[in-house]
Amino acid sequence: MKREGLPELKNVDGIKPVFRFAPNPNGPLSFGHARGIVINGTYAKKHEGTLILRFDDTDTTVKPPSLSAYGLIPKEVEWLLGRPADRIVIASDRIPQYYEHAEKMLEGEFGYVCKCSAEAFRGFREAKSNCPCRDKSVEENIQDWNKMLDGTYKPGDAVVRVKTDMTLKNPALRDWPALRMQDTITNPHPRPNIGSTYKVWPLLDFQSAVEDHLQGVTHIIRGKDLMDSTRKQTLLYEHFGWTYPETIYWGRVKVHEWGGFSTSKMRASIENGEYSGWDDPRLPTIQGLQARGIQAEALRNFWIELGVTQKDISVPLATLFSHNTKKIDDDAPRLSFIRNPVEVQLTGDVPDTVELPIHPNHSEKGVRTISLDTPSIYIESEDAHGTYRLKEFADIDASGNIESVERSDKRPIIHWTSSSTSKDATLMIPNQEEIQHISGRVESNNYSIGTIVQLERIGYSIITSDGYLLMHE
RNA sequence: GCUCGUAUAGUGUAGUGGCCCAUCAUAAAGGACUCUCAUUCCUUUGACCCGGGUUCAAAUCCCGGUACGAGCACCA
Repeated sequence: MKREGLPELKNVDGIKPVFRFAPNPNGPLSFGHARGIVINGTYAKKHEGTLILRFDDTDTTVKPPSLSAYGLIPKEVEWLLGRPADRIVIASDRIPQYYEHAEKMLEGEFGYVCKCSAEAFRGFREAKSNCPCRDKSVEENIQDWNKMLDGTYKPGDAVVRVKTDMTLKNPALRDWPALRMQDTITNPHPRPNIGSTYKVWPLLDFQSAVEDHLQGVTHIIRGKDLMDSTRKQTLLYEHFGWTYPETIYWGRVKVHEWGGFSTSKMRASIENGEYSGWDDPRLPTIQGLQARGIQAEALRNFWIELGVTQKDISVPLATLFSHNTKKIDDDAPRLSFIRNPVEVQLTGDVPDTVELPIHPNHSEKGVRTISLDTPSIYIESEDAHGTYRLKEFADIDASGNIESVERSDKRPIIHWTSSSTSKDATLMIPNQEEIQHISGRVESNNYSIGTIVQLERIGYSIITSDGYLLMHE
């Protein structure tokens, strides 16, 4: 039995499931983020549940948030899903709630303030031995906690740890850190209302775990690199007496043509001028894909088809393109683009105009009229040898003489346009390294910027202010 | 090193013990349709990592090996 769409979810009977997509708002969303949005969003829709968009913006130094992303990301999510996220949660707005739970942890004696250095603690972790801070009384812990809050301690001096078990088989789980201090005077949080307000900040595993519970998240679908996070967080949930959400993982996806782009790598390349911006069509960002004419629905179908296996996979761009072609072909008007044009003077019985269909499968879309008031046409230099047939027009001999309007033999059919019904234009082909510019003549048209057309015998293309950007064949 | 995870055609994916000499998509090749190298349709090629075990029966369960990936951050 072939399963249609995404696999069935566990534990959805009789409930309205709650999903979340939680990016770090340190830049625009990338192709990879789209997976999280599509999968979580599709499940939410299917089960009439809720999709939370959560900004995990709790690091101000290593991965500082970018202010513009807070406005941009919800729009990107909406574009991709065709509907906005049901709820937006910003972690940096929720610091008091995290503090409250940190205090409960201290009071409940399943957390402690650790004043060991990171290196020192690594030693304890490797040796499976308790750090001396572990046995402090609740009062001492609360005292130290307050010294974190009031800045008596400085970043690096103290962290709050979750008491798990230092002899746990998996070293990653041993008394993991939940909150640490950040110098928000030197590195203020970019959101003006947060700025330097807080010195103590939760780490992802703590913030995410607490917030998932607070928001009633029922299903977490995320990368398998976060498997140990699940285990850490489950330990915390046990302390709090909560039930951990159903969790599903996916493996890493690489697109053969793109390799490994990261947000920070892209930022650097944009800043040094290698790319024009986040919307450069060569970049694997949502904006880049949009600029390249990739339809939201094609992207959704692409991710749904890949599913949620834990395999690390590498897919060719052709897979995405084939989904896109299915979406755009019926609507894409046909147009002639003549690369490296060669002018040919027609002789013989030249009509005033020639009519070509706008779309071969949709005659109701009408015709385009090519004027031959001057008997001059353009064909591609590559086609300019021997006899050929001008598509939808006439058989021509090597000198430009019209031999027959009817198709008389099997000579090659080529696309063409007339001198008077065409204008100079540029075809841009986004290769990995550079955008190749090819100058030529395009058939005159009134399509607006952003229209997706099919350049006959070349491929699908989106009209930009600079010319015709080739999307794919 | 320790821990965790994954292994089905070129690339993805279905398959949770007999319906599987293994599904679908994509890619490739061929063909039909078509005045596009497009769209649509048809056909072909092509896979259960290796070795043991359990069972009447294994892609599916168990053990070992191998390969690949991830975590072991006061990043997310």
